[in-house]
Amino acid sequence: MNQDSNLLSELSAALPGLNKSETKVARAILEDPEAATRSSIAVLAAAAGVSEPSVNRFCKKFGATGFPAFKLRLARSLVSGVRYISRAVEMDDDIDTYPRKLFDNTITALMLARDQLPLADIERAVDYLAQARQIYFLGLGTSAAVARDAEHKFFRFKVPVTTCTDPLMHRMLAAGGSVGDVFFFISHTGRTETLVETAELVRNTEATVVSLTAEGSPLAATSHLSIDLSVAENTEEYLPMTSRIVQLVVLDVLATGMTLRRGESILPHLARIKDSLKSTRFPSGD
Amino acid sequence: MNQDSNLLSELSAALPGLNKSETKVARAILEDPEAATRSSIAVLAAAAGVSEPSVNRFCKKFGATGFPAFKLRLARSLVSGVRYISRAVEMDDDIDTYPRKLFDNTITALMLARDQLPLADIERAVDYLAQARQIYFLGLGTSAAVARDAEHKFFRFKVPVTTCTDPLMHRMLAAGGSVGDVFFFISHTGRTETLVETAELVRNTEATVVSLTAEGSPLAATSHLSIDLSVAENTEEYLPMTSRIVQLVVLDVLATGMTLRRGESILPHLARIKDSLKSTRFPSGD
DNA sequence: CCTCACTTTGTAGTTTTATTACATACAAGG
DNA sequence: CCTTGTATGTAATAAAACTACAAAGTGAGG
Repeated sequence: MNQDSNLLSELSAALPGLNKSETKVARAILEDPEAATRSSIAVLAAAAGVSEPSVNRFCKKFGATGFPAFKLRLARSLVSGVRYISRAVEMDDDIDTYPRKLFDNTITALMLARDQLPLADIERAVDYLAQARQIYFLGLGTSAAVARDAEHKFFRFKVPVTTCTDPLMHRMLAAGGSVGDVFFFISHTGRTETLVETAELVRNTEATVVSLTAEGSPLAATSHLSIDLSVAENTEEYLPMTSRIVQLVVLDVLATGMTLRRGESILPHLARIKDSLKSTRFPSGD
Repeated sequence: MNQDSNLLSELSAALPGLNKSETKVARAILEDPEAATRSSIAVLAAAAGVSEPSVNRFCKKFGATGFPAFKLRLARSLVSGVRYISRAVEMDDDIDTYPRKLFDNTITALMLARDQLPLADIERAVDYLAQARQIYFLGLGTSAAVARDAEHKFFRFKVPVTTCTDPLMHRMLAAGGSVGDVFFFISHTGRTETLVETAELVRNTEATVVSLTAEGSPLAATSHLSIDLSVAENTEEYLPMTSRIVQLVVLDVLATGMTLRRGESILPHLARIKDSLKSTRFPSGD
């Protein structure tokens, strides 16, 4: 999609169409790209067995203004190669290792999600939420905590918000859906039977079904609008981790979209809500 | 500190300890890191309003052999595409802008937190949790959702876990604390009066108080052990966002630490819990 | 199989860029 | 007010990259 699509694969793809000295240069770079980024043009030329201008011409051929610019691109694609490798925690990891891995995996998941965010769907979801007379956030298990968090955000917009983690309550709420109600389902898999059934119940009413779930899942199919996330939860992990974080940030996005939709006028209201907590706290220095 | 950790966060972390010209250089780089990678040392020096050798010294200070090497490192840190200067959402941002800002802010907060994680305290917290006979996760407001999430993780370790969001219940639970009970408090500010009072009640018992909160807060002071986070929630934001994400990931770290402490033997148990959900779901392709 | 046109590659010189050595200015402590 | 050490800039030097040009190679037409 963008210009930093891997330079290394571009090089090896172009390899057959290159002439003698260009091939030598490409080989030298592909052999040890890491070293190439550290080398001067003279060193790389020597390693490839060609002259310096040959290396320079090579760089220009691949769209760089010169050798230094080429090295910069190379350095970038080296990182992006490692970028998507999420490293699983091993049983013998120590305290210096596993916290870092967990943070890195989460960060990577957020970057991936950010780059493939379904912006159009998000905008439509904001439309629905902004016009809602009542919002229900429904989720089970880990997603229940996400739903609870969403409730804590959206009630600030003067909209009645209900969260509920009891599947029987879900059904009763669903059955009572009417025009202006938005049922917002949260599910990583989108395959939880009771949740999908609840969504179907809602579809029999006048209410709207929006969901934050996996692409192509039964829940997505049952919804008026689905915000598709394809966060690969590392299958070796036994604890749900990254998926809910992405869900939470998407809900932040929706809440922010809602704020922007409401315009400046909502800001004093939000400020009042924030201030209302002051008296419950010990005074702080700042 | 760490060499492959984001150079940009390293720069802004070091910012307070830098002298005049170094600060100018750091600012110039942070202002537009992308441009910095394209500039020659002369251009950057001019942009920062310092001499070329000052820029060079700056680069060496941050572990590079010289300016070109520094640019290379900078380019690598930029790959993530995260604008380090966390940009607040403006009222006239459109759909192409604000979701990205929110994701970037969250990612930045996680990177910062990762680089200043109090590992020793985390390890001690794992000790406490691993030995607990009963764990209570207590939080109010946004942190209530975090507590709920923690409950969903820790019950898997065959430890009785209780979450509760009612301050009166908190007090009653606190009063009944005994040896082997761990009260885990979650609070972004660490200044919520009722929470601090509950923690004090616990301190009158034999139970242990652990908290995940702000450094130097009353709650931290009341705890046997405090995991200090200093996540600067953007003050212009009216919705709590990044702080709870960091809290959640730290809880992931604690849960993982617990898994590792328990050793291989816990894995089949975790797998069984995961499998127990299978029958509640529509079958999937994978 | 030679020659001409064209492409590829290298050499040497030029320019740009980065680094080093040194000098001056500035600040803190006596 | 001087001394000592640090911070910063100037100017010279060294390194790296680039350009122009020349030589060597390649291949098609005669």
